[in-house]
Amino acid sequence: MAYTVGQVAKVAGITVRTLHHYDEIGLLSPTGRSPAGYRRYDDADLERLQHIRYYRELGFPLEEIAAILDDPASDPAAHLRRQHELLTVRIRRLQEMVTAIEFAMEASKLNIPLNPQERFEVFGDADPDAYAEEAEQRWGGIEAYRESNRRVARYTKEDWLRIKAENEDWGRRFAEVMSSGAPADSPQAMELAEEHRQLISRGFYECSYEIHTGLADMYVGDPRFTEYYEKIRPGMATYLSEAIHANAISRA
Amino acid sequence: MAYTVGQVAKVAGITVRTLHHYDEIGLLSPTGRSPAGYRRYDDADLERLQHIRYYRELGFPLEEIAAILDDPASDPAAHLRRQHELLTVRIRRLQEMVTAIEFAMEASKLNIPLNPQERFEVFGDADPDAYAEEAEQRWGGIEAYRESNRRVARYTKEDWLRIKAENEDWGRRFAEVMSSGAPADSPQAMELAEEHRQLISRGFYECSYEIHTGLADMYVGDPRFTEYYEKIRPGMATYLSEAIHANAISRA
DNA sequence: GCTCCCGCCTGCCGTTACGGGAGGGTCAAG
DNA sequence: CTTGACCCTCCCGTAACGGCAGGCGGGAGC
Repeated sequence: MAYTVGQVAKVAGITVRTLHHYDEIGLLSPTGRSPAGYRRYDDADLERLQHIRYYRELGFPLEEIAAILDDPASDPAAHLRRQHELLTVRIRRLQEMVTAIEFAMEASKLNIPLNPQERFEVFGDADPDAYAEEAEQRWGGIEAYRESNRRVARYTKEDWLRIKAENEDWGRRFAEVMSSGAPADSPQAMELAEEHRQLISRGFYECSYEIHTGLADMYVGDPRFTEYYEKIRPGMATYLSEAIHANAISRA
Repeated sequence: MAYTVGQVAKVAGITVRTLHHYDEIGLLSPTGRSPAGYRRYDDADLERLQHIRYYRELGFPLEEIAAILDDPASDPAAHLRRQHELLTVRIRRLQEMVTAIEFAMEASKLNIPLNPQERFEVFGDADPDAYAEEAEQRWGGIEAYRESNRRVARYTKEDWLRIKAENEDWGRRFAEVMSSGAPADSPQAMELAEEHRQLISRGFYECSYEIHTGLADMYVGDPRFTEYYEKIRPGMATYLSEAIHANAISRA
């Protein structure tokens, strides 16, 4: 039940230097020392470190973490509750950022300019003065970037042109279906709605039916997107939106 | 189409000082200057700043962001794709942390000790050497903490004892239902399963049916949780698990 | 008992990404 | 023509470690 700095560092995924630092500032001082002066951490220290790690991940400065953890009014269970709450809030926020990216991606694909608010609303609006954020450097910085690079791969100019061409080809065929007089929930329209979804999935990101219907709503809700489709063929924005919804329902 | 530092800072949710800093290190130099030397940002600068903000949120160091953005091989759309990918990875990770917290909470509630790996597996295992993380300080640090405090509220010792008492009372009544011979998918058992879920929701965190069935699986899968329920009454872990699943299905 | 090598110790200086002034010009409104 | 809000350029400070130097400790093998 007693651990050395190295063991603790390894299991907790931090460096020995960090543990030294926490000891220096009194955030986490090991319960005991060996005769030779070696730090000895016990299970209670580990539990404290666990809370420290979670609060750190949530962006709390060390000083504040010390204050929170040393507050006699809140027990370990209270910290877990709070961490749970803060994590879910944070997940919601990241999901909003994902939606914002999807929005920006659609705009970029259709050459629709964004105004400043739209570029940053996900950052600024949450709080009157929400500032920058930092994150871990190994994992978030290099590794995940490489990983992302492997999977997203490099798009050459030709790839990009090909995507645009596919998109235009799809537009022509969709316009044809409209002209044929088939309703938006006809098999032909739904088939092309599905193809639209798969074009996004192959070219950009995994586009679930939920995301897809979100885009559909955007096409009728945002005049700039509406205009893009209306230019291809009048009535297309609404028609496409209905086809996407019909397709999503039929596949569920 | 031209903006001053102050306007950019406001809309992007950062400080003027930060923009000065980005200019100093050459990460984001405004396209032009006014006769008096005032920085003038245009829409292209804003787009670059948008990417900077997302990459920062994802934890990239500024130097690396500069390298990524100045890489001629990747266009704006490529950045959006990468950001989308990285964000979803990150959300998945946070969701794993949420699950880990729920696990720790159950363990804490039932007085089950955790071993070191369980305390930190969510941190260490993702990458051979994943290190610490920082986040924004206003939003994540003080404000959100206050917010969390308002909602989660303070639990006194009495609250804590009351929760334990309610939990034990529930255990007794659940054991009675078992003794009555009613099957696990009987209305009585399901009713108490629902009550179990609501106890968690009131006492700890919003416990969805999905989370609840996750806990149910844990009760039969993890011997320590199994033992806890088996001690109340033999067969209770399995019986409870089935009741929870039955209840979740019937409410869906 | 001696030797290695690995792990631990305590300084101490370096770095990143800004925060926060000081001291001084600028610009539009009244 | 002043006044308040904004802008400029230094410049020093800070948080949370990274990383190394220089030096002990300890147990595994000879």
